[in-house]
Amino acid sequence: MRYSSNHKAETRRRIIGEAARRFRKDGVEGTGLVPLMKALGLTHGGFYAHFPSKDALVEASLAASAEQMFERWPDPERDAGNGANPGEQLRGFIADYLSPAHRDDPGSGCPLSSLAAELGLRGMPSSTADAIVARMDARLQPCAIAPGDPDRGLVALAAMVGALTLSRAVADPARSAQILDAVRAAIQPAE
Amino acid sequence: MRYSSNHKAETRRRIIGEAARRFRKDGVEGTGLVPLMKALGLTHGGFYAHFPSKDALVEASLAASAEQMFERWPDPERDAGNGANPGEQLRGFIADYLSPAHRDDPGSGCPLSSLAAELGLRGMPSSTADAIVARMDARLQPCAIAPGDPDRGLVALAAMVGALTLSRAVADPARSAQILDAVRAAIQPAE
DNA sequence: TGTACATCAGTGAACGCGCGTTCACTGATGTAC
DNA sequence: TGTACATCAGTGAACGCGCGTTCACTGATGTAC
Repeated sequence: MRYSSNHKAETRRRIIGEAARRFRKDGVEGTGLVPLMKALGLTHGGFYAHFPSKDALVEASLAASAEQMFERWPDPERDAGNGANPGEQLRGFIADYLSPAHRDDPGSGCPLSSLAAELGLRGMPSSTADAIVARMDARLQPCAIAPGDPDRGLVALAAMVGALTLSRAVADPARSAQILDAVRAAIQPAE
Repeated sequence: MRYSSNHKAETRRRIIGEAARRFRKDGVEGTGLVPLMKALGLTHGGFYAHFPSKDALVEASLAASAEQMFERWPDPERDAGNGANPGEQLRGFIADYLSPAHRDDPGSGCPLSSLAAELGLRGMPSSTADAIVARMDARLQPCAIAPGDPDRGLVALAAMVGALTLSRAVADPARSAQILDAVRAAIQPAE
């Protein structure tokens, strides 16, 4: 079974993609390597040709999840020349982040809201988490919370991550929606 | 081995106490019943004389963690007649919640910041979580964020839970402290 | 007061299961001659 | 152009381990007679 020159890289990419989804949806501990590889049509033994350990896959998947998130939600600075309205873009970003769709589909959402708690608890803080926090902070500078505070992006991010976490944990659907709505109203910049 | 009449209730209380600590510290999946019972000087087989399943213990432990938290942080309404200063009490509550000590000792801290993410992800939302959110919301009404918004307690709670989660997940200690400080400054009422 | 029995919290072996990781092996293909 | 060999992504059995749960059993004590 010799493969084309980029075959291995392609397989590695597929493993990361599937893992990024599963880790966010089921947690790191809740994701087994056997079912993961099986879902890709591979056997689990081959995993170690791509990664030295499960933890290495966690790190790679976290970075991939972040990239996916930042591609999904456009960067106002990057798009500044395209005639895009930065305020409108930020409003859309916040509305998407705090939407029931994001709450109900952690597998393709923000890795901070789905994985940060587990990573912190398991004693494996990640510099990738630092990088995501920094980029989110920058992007959330124009938000409406804590006006004038240079750290208002961090305050907005904490409120967003907390809102998503709580909205997923409460049993009452009305309460869940109320949490998302309250935080959105508090941090979204005025139209 | 016949025991005194309240012996079983006492053992049950000890199991819940130890579990409440371990669940918050290591997560539900990360806490095994065998080591848990062993830590109490018991064998794991006896567990099922007290609880029908591990999930039942999770629910009982969550409620116990909440009680412990609310006892630890005094209730301004309850203490109103004692000459206590409600504003000062709330400031202390928020400072304690967003302290490095709370960040570094999830085992005796707020169950929302340690367990809500796992409960939401595992698809076991809990009405106990709803009850904790409601009590925190009420207690945080006088906070400084989103003034005039009737849901400002929820916004403050989301920011606090998110801040603790993120402060535990980032690798850079300075960043970790910055997140806690930023949220504390944003929601603490003025002196 | 003395004896036989019922109670039941806790014991400890066993169940099937999935986990992360290791490793000898396969076999299609590229390269060397 | 034909043959022998090296490569290496992926296979699949096996490792030891801890998990939640079950269950026949123990044995000290309270109760009934």
